[in-house]
Amino acid sequence: MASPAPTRKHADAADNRIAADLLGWYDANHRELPWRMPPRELAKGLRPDPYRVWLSEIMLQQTTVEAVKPYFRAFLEKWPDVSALASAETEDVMKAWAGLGYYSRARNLKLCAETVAALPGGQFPETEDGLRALPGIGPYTAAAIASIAFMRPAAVVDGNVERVVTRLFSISTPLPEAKPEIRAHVERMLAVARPGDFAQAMMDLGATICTPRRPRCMLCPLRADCSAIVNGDPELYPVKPPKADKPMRRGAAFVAVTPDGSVLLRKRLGKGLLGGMTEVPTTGWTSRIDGATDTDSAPFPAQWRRAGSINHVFTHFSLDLEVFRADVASRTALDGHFWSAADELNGEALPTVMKKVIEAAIPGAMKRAHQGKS
DNA sequence: GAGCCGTGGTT
DNA sequence: TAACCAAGGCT
Repeated sequence: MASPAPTRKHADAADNRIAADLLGWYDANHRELPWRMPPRELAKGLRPDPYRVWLSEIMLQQTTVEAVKPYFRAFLEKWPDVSALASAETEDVMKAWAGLGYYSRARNLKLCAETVAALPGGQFPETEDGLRALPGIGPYTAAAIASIAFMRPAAVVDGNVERVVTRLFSISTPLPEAKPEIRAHVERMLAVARPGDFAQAMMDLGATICTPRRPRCMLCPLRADCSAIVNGDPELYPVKPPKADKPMRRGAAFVAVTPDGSVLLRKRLGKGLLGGMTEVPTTGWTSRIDGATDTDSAPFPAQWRRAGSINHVFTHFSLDLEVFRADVASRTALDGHFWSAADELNGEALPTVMKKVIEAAIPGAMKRAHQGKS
């Protein structure tokens, strides 16, 4: 499948003006980000490291800049290039990703690194199509890497660009139906000479000025060309269909603790929810909690005592877990499970929901483990 | 196309 | 507070 042609189409005076105004604003107001090569460095002929661009783009999928920063630094420290990441243990990658969410990204990150490292030359492909063929790289990420790392005039369309463009042109067509129209506008405005900066400028504008709510239109470099400002309320765009409400799921979690603070854990298999991550033993997450029979489904018979409850909101459901704790004498072997020492807990591939569970059963456990490591 | 897939910040 | 939503991709 060929990507849309990376050529600039039918640009008129307004398109040229928008691109120029946007780049001028970016030169003076761009954010300094750990993975970004600023315009002043690009002007000296320096070029961004494609590995860092790729790593940051994967991490930034549906994830805020502030959440990504510490993970980006940690990954770069552990695995400074694609070859190092390709050689890493998948389990170590999952541990390093723990807490960032959307864990299929971490699995695909490792797969992608292995694929790239095995290519002749061991470097990232430089075209949208070549990038798009790699695991975890879709239309947006392929365009972003092609433009930012390889100076290709690709149409980068993410949530920021959708918001900026629908406001600029008062596009009332709801998403995702409006996507082709949005892409057409971006292809016209594209600054061919500085494709990477154009893409990042659109995203910076969307993140800092053209925000989802209460946009700072008075500070916007494009306000003179913005149709939504003239026609009405920029906040009305983009138009999106209503979201389905989240159902509630319930279950029980079982935290077994030894006198020295070791905790019984197990691995989640497959590619589904939290696939490849570590968890405390739990019941299924649709089962009813039924009073005295709660602990029938515990991993082993013991004096399970209720230690509290936690709630966690996933993308498409909300979860209430009753947390039970049993204090046991020793680290008894249990098939399919393993024990993690108190000072190792924070290094495990525990998703946030499981850190909440452990914290509920052993107040301060995750914090102590963290301090013990540092 | 639509459902699945985390988490934390903002309003 | 509940809703919204962030540099999306996969099936």
